[in-house]
Amino acid sequence: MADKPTLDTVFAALADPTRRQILSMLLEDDMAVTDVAEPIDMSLAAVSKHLTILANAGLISQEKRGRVKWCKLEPDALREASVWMQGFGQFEAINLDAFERFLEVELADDPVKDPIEPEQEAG
Amino acid sequence: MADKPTLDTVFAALADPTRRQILSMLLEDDMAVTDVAEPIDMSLAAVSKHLTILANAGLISQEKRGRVKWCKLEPDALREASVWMQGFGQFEAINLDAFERFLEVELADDPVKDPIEPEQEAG
DNA sequence: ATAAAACTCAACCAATTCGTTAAATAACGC
DNA sequence: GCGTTATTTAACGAATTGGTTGAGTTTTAT
Repeated sequence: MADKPTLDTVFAALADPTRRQILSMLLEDDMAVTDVAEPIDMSLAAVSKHLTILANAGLISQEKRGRVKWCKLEPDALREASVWMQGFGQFEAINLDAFERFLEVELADDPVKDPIEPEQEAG
Repeated sequence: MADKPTLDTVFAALADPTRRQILSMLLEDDMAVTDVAEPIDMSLAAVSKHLTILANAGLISQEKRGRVKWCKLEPDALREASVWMQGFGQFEAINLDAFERFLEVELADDPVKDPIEPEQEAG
């Protein structure tokens, strides 16, 4: 667990086609690393690295049972990024100033957090 | 125009905080390159490169009038990537929920920071 | 105990990214 | 034309990325 998920790491993770392919595969079911790697024309080590990147971005979780590491899609990180993006797509029609304030609040400290959760700032 | 917008280029463009900052700035209004660069602690050349990357991703357009190049937000590319993300499903409802709550708070007549109830078990 | 399976780690390489500064280009304004 | 403003291009460097192979480690099977 190197870094905690940020918009940086989430979008960077999504920028690679192999990693998006992996996410699509995991949409169907949880998979072992080896099974993820099987249809990908790349060394197992490379796929393992991609999975680590996806995990650091919070887009998947990995649970080791026995010698098998199971990979599971975690849509929460995607949701955060989606909120950010849909704002740009839809807000022009509504209120740009409001959306800017929204962004300031959401992105004030980069780590991905629940976008709904109110800031708990007892001052 | 180097390459045409792809999911690769869009997500890669979004992965940089400076570029997201630029997009936020362009929400307010179209801007000249120099004006985009002004609040960014970085050389003009670097900002110019960021704008090129955003343009190649289709996230902004640039129109040169005289010696000034105007930068304009293009939400369509974002929408396309957003559609891809929605393919991952479940988060969409929650996303819209977050959006709704945001609208309630931000666009209320009196934008008081109401403590939002600690919800949300999507079940 | 030994071998195989399921990974990860380390070392390496090529290509790309993100920034710099300095020079080049293009359009004003006089 | 000459200097200034607006912006890109070129050359460079440090850091990161995305892949490789080969050697671990841990768990399972015989």
